[in-house]
Amino acid sequence: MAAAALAAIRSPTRRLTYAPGHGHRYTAPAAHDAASHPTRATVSQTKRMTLKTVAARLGVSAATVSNAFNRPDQLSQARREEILAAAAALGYHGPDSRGRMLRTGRSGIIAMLLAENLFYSLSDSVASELIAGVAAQLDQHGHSLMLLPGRLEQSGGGVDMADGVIVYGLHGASSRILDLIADRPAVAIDIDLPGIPAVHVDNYPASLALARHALRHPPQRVAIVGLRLTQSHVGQIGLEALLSADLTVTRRRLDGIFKALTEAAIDPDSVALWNVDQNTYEGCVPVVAALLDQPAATRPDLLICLSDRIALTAIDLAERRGLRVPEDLRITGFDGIAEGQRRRPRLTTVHQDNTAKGRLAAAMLLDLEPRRSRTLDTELLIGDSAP
Amino acid sequence: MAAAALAAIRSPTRRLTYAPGHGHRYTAPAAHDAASHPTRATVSQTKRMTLKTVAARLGVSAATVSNAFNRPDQLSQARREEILAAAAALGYHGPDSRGRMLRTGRSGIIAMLLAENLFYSLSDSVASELIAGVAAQLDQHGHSLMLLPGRLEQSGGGVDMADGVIVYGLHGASSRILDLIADRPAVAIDIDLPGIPAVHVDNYPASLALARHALRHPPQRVAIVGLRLTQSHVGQIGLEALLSADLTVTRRRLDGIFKALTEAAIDPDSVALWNVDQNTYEGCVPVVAALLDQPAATRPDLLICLSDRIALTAIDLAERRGLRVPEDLRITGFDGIAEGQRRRPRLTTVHQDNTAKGRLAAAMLLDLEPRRSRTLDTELLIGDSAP
DNA sequence: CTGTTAGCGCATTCAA
DNA sequence: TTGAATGCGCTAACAG
Repeated sequence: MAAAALAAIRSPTRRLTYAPGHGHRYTAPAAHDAASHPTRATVSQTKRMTLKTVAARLGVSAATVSNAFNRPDQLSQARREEILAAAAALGYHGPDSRGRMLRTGRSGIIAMLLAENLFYSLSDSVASELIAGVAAQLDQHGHSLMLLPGRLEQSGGGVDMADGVIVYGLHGASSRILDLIADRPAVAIDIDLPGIPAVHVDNYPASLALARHALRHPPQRVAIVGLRLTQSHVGQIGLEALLSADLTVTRRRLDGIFKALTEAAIDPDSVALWNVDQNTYEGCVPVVAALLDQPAATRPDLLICLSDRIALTAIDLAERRGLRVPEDLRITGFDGIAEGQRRRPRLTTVHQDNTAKGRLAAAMLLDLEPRRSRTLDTELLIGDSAP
Repeated sequence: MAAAALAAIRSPTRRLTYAPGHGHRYTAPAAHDAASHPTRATVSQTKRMTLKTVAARLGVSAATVSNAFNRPDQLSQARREEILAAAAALGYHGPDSRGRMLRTGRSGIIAMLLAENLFYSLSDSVASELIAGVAAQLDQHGHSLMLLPGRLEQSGGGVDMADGVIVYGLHGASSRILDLIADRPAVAIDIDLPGIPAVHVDNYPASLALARHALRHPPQRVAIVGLRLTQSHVGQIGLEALLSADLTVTRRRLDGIFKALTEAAIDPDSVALWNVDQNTYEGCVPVVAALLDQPAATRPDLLICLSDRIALTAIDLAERRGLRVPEDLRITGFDGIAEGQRRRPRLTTVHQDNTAKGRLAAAMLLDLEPRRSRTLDTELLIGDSAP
């Protein structure tokens, strides 16, 4: 098995492009061209249908049509059905959200203000699970979800349409954030904002427990790979470069690990500290590769990664190099993302229930939970990567 | 290595909950309680700040304030700065989107109408990559993304606020969808809607090429695991249960496989056909487990999965059972999701660039691309799971 | 360069 | 039970 596996591991992926090599291919325009289809409305729509035009056509007042849609009790059953039927026939499908929103002040939208741009946030497993958690709660209550990137331009991107805002993670200009969400219900996740209730996880004790477990099997050489422990430098770093603990969650994880190291009589100064600035496979590869490509004499035999993505990248690259996990290299992660638990070797990590975090934050905004700060529990998952 | 690996594989995950066992823990309310903080506005906000109130306070007209924010050229530089400064001091942070939207008719929002509920869509790798692709395009153009679940209630969830709509995948009530997106730019993905341009992938030739590759190494017994090939039945199914090809994309993939089987002189009737109804790890486990737990004499040695998620689940469960991939069991997927290419054994699959699909659809709505139907290329990825 | 006017589409008074 | 009037916050057209 070992030989075959190694051979397979080393073979590069062959890529065979199917079909036309010349970029994207157009289908015959006629097949799907919008212009080639007749209008779908029953009546030809010369003018945009509105509550008022419908009312005019029916010879009733706008208020009555509005009531037909929103307040059945203000109207005779017969009249209501008559109006609804006529409206449908005219191609009017209900009051426009824009006008309704301006009038009522509510939109049914919950906005999520993400730390990064949307693409990164949706690609990152942790942020993604968090968003899914928020979505799960909104699903149940008929609310819509608006996603906003951290760097929003002057206009604010429409935060002010939202009935409530969830702020996730570290933001550059937090005073600007505060302005945007002023006088609007808000809940923060993984970040403290003055006057805003927050959903947190206790990173310090969780990583302390994890590191204690990892160190029960005494390592020869320890290396730590952190995420955004320092400003913009990628690769090996020194202790002096660390950002302060209130700026990044992984910094608090690091403190727990240092504590465990000290307990185990290992000088934190002696462990190699590496930094990654993007929690993506592509972002982790160069750092992890540099780390693993050291001569065996200096290469670590315990790799403490401050996120699961880093740890999973490490497992992949280690396997590619014929290093056995955990025999040659023990690896731990942090986050407990699903991907790490669905593959062999299963990741040893701390699970923080991101879906629950998102769900709770959304529940607070929907007034299903008291709007108070909370700290959720974590769970130590002992997998195969560091048994 | 083999023995140790197997031992590790079979050991269940141990779970140690860190800290308080009794559910969620509250932090001291004082620390984050909104009420305990003073208002942030410089001036006490008795009334909600609006363009008009700002104008009144400054003794200018509302239009001038509006121009200060939106049309710098309509105003002296000095006046503009004076107004902007005063507005900021008053705690007014720019025109409200709701009023602006009603007035201008544009919102800067692109809505994505998803086939499933939001939680499922965000958890599914394929949908997730698609959403990320849309987001990537919107990121670059300062638009916001609104996510809407397939089953939206009467109100429409706010589609009518969007400047454009992307419809993804099969929807239950497509006539309702058409009503919702009437007289509003729309692009469909993986589905044909009358009068709406669509972004597609050619599933048939792609799966044909994939199956041809898989069959070059003659199998003893083939099994196919499909996704939603039939209505609501999970497990082994017969050919007669198949839905028609225009209802589900995996059905077209199946046709390509049947073609390849026929070419290889294998009777499609003789291959076992299994069905999964949720493209999630949890959804795939029972079906794949049942399939793998057959006696060795009937267990397949080639497993053609109609999605990567199914294939990845199969790899995981096979490894847990000590089956070697690809020696004992060759496995192919479909989709080419990132997770399948970042682990050993790398998945043999067809890559469809979901991010590009999403990006293209969004580009069409933003008028960066002609709004015409297109079919994107696919790429055969030959990994280690079926070399 | 600045102010005035007039709605955008709707829901909510209040009167009939 | 229905209708007329009002304004939510804003911007485009025009007048000054």
